[in-house]
Amino acid sequence: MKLEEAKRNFVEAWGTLGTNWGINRTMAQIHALLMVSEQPLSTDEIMEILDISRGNANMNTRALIDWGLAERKIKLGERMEFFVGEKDIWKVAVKIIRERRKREIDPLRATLRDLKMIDDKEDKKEEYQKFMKLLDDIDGFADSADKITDKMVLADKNWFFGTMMKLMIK
Amino acid sequence: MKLEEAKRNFVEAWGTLGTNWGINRTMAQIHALLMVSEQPLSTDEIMEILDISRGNANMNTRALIDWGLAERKIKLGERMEFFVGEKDIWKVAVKIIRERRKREIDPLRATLRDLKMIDDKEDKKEEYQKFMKLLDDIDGFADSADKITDKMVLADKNWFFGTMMKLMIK
DNA sequence: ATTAATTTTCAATTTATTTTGAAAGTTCGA
DNA sequence: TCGAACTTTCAAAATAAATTGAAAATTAAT
Repeated sequence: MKLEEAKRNFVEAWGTLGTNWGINRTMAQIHALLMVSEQPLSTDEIMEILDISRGNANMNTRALIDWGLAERKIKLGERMEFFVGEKDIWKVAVKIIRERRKREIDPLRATLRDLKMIDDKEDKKEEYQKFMKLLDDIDGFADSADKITDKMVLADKNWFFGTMMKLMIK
Repeated sequence: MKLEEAKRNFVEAWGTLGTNWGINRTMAQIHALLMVSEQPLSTDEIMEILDISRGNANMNTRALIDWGLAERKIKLGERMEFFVGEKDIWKVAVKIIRERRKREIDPLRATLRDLKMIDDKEDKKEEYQKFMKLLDDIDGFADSADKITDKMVLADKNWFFGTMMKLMIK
């Protein structure tokens, strides 16, 4: 396999993975493309390489910027914008975790809190308590997950996968 | 809010969360419904409560069974099948992790391994090395994630969120 | 063996998501 | 200030995913 071919396959594979993680295929592919590019790429280059429309390219580069997975790079003397991808896979993971938490876990926990406002405690005592326990368990689990990911978001990669992993895995 | 209302809201919220995690809405809703049910439920009851078709109910109860998130329960003297949901949120998390790993992470890692079979090492030496490093980084990250989730899959809930969390969070 | 009860399948439909592309908007140099 | 270069928007079209429902298959009682 040649390098260029391998890169193409990588872009495809990353796109497929993205789909499974709530990131649309194009967004993941652009990100992969930016990860394997030596140079910043323009919208036109992205359109050309991935064979997608301008609208699509524009929407998804902006989504990547929102997520912190890419940034704009202005080249002196060039009018056009160029894009650079975050290449540190640790940072990529941290940004995805942060974004998903904001969009999914936080709202879930808010919902759980609302659900605890049940006012027929006296009726169906046992059933009520079981449901309450389920809500508490879920919230407790989410809380632990939050704490782990907090650590990850704040920690340095080497600390996390060095020191901490040793504690865990040993 | 009344208990029944809270349960309905919970089923909805769980359904929404599911969508974000690659589990379709109905599957997540059935699972939520089984979690909050005191009794095993029949396909007809699930259809009735969630207002879905028989085909849909059947497909998704079976999917839940495949994932290990529900099981069939035969009632003596009853012809119909009933379903019981896994209610231990720790076990639920472990089963989802295991299933997603099987379907997504394992294939990705296999792809990464294939991509390493590049035969133009000599050309474009530096570019080749950078790409190789990216693949290694991703694989290393996936490996660490695997190890953490292995621990989770094997560990006891209390150990994991007791002992281990203390080590991590402190 | 018959048939009534129940489960499974799957083509057709519905719903949700993504993509296109052209028009509108913006920016900047001359 | 004009206009070319470039970016953004968004309604319509295309694609993908979930759902229906009725027919086929299976199961179990008589």
